[in-house]
Amino acid sequence: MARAGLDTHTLVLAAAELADEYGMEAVTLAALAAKLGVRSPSLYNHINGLAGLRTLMAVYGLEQLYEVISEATEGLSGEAAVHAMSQAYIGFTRAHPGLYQTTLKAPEQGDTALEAAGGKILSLIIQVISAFGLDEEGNLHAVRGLRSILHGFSTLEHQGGFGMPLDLNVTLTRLINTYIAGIRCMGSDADSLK
Amino acid sequence: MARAGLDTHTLVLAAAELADEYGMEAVTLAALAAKLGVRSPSLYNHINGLAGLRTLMAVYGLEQLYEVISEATEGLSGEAAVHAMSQAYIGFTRAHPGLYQTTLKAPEQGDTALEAAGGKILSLIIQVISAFGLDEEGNLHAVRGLRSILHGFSTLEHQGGFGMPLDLNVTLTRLINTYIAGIRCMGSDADSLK
DNA sequence: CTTGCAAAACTAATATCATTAGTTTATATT
DNA sequence: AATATAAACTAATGATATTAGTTTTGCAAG
Repeated sequence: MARAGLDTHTLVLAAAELADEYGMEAVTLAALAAKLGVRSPSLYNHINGLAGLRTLMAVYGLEQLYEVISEATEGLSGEAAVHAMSQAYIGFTRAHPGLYQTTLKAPEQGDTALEAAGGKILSLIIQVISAFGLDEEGNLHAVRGLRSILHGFSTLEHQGGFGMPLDLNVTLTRLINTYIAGIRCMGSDADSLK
Repeated sequence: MARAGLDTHTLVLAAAELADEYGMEAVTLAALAAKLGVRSPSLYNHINGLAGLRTLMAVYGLEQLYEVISEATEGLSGEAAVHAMSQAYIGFTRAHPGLYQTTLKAPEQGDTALEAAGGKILSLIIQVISAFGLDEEGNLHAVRGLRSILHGFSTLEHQGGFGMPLDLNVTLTRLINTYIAGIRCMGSDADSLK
């Protein structure tokens, strides 16, 4: 029984590969153990069961997502930053559909690592959005809007929800353009129901 | 062994209740059988296993969603219709989070019932969006955009992804207003990257 | 009213999971 | 070199879905 030399991070990386290649439903401890050449119970030396693994994957996914979008927006601001961030975000969800899915896990009460990873992304989006000159509350609403757009687009794209034969990149670019134009045109009376 | 008198629709309804009350991960054949007072294998007389049940739930969910949004938009058009549809859509996801989740299942090749149910919703949204005077392709992109917004918002709302203490209904109204304003302001040059 | 049949329920069995308990052994530390 | 810690293991349990085969119900045809 030669030691396999596993550690937590190795497990998370291997699980992320499984998730991206075969989908999250294929991420079982049995499959992960097989991939790593050990027996399932051995994994418990490094992770807190399947639930713990999923949380670690979520944190890892958020960190990776942050890396990608922060690098993409470096040195940019305004519209260019929003577009760059959006492209990077969707690029990530395309490259890592399984890992991205884990990041949507609702954080348990007091899960500081997960909250921190999510918070960094939130701060970055706020910073990008704040270039449009809304008030503080307006910024927060606009950030929620952008996140909704990006998450919604990626989900529908990934599960083939867009049946129509129409270029998806064009849809994304138009969607972001439209949203930015809306922010610009509405100014501060965004609440009014017309 | 008195006959329970089950049928497919009863199973789907009961499964939807489980999904909405306890989440989709709680929808197991074991739990469903217990709720209905039979043994798990008995369910196979009415459904094609768990996978078949999920497909039926997806179709049922899409039909319910269509009912809700088509009723909400009846007699309305333009902005009012978009807002009414959005409110109805989000109202449905709030009232039936579990059932809504099943509707996101990627349709298998040749799953005509699921495709039909999705198609009706798509047609309705296209009809509402077409009031804004875009060309045919523009309409389709705009529909994708609205669906992204609504799905993204509902997902993030449901799993608590909006950490900030800010009224969610305000966010939704502003988001829709912003999107509509964007469509109005951009007109047909939505593709341009600046 | 009886007979028979199809369908709906059942029991029993299998395979796959996750998880826990307890054991062995490799590696690092003293 | 001795020991302790931790990483791997085996064995066992309980939940799940699913299949095969059996019983029985309820209806329908004679």
